[in-house]
Amino acid sequence: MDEATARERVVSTADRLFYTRGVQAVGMDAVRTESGVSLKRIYGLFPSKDDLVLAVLRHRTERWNAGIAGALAGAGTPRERLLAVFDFLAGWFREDDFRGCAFINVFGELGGGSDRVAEAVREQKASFRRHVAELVREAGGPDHLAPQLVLLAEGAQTTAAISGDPGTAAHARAAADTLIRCALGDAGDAEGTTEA
Amino acid sequence: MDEATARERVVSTADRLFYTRGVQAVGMDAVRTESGVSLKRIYGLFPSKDDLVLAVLRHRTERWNAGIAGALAGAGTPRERLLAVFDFLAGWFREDDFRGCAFINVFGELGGGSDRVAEAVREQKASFRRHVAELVREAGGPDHLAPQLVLLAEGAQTTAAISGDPGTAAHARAAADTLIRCALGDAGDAEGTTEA
DNA sequence: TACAGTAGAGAACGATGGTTCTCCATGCAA
DNA sequence: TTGCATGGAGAACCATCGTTCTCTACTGTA
Repeated sequence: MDEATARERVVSTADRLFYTRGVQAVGMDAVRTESGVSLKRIYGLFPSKDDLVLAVLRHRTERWNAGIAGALAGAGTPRERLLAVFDFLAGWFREDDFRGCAFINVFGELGGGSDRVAEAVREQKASFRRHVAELVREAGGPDHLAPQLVLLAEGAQTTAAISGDPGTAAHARAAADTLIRCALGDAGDAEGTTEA
Repeated sequence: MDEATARERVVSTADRLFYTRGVQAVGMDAVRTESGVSLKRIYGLFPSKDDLVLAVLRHRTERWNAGIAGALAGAGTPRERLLAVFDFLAGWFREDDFRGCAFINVFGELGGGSDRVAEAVREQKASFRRHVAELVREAGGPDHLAPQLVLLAEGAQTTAAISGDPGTAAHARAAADTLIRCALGDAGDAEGTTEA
């Protein structure tokens, strides 16, 4: 088997298992069994479980970025692009295996014990904050709007995970719409969104 | 040692250790050593580690409820009482050992493996939602406002934990203020809060 | 066929976990 | 003093974990 293939199989298997059951609840043996890659090879590719966790987080970051990019691609105006973030969340929350934000979960589980993991999570969240700030600038919104929208997105992820209610995304979207309308100072023409 | 005293010592010790390092990273031996209560006695009080975790969550719920009640006690108008929730968060985020919401952390770590823990976390979050809904009703706000404010509070907790920035609470408060003013339909007289 | 090198299966190893058990000191009733 | 119940300290037990090692099968080459 190709090295790149083996790497990809291990990472995507570990991603699924870690996300579903938690990192510490999944042994390397389970990763081997489900990926079909031998322990020897896994440890050749990743020096330790911690490194595998970091690789999984990188993998998640790429999928997250691609998902967001895809959601934004269909949106026209800057304001629609901001709201598209919440539509993306809505679709994600409805997936069968949705179990909250992997970064938040991993941070809660390992953040106190592994500086590298904590740093990776921090960087992913900071990157999302920068992205939203950029979207806000494009929409002509004030600087304080971006962190507020980010809080809604983060809160929606944990609340949807714990309550199991995908409708959480709609609450977040409605709140975001209100904040955006207030910040942009107009009454909000577009696309039939009122409070829900 | 009194049974109630032993129980209290074990729970508060486990609470501190679990919160700081994560549940699975703390052995029962550490709980014994730091609480000064023997393993035999601990297992007499709590049949398993899972039961201890549940007791810790109950303990956290009581402290959370007391903290919120204390914060609300100093607030006058219903609108101030809503915003007082975010002032309470601000104080909490500034504590040295703040590491996010214990319920969210535990849910991420054990929610997939222990139904009882998942249920306890769900119940705590549902209880908070009901409380905020009650405050919104007292303020004369519409039903949809409460879940929006809850999302801000939840998002603030995870964001403050990961970023380490206590100022997160101010963003949440400002957003909440905006949502409240929009929902109540007036321009917002009170207590010098503008966007931040 | 003989050989070298690679990789997989899975045993082995040392550490640690949750839980239970043994043994001993203490205090109190008779 | 004797006997007995209580509870503490910590060893013991069994499972599991992350990691490494051994042995074997296989591949390609001369």
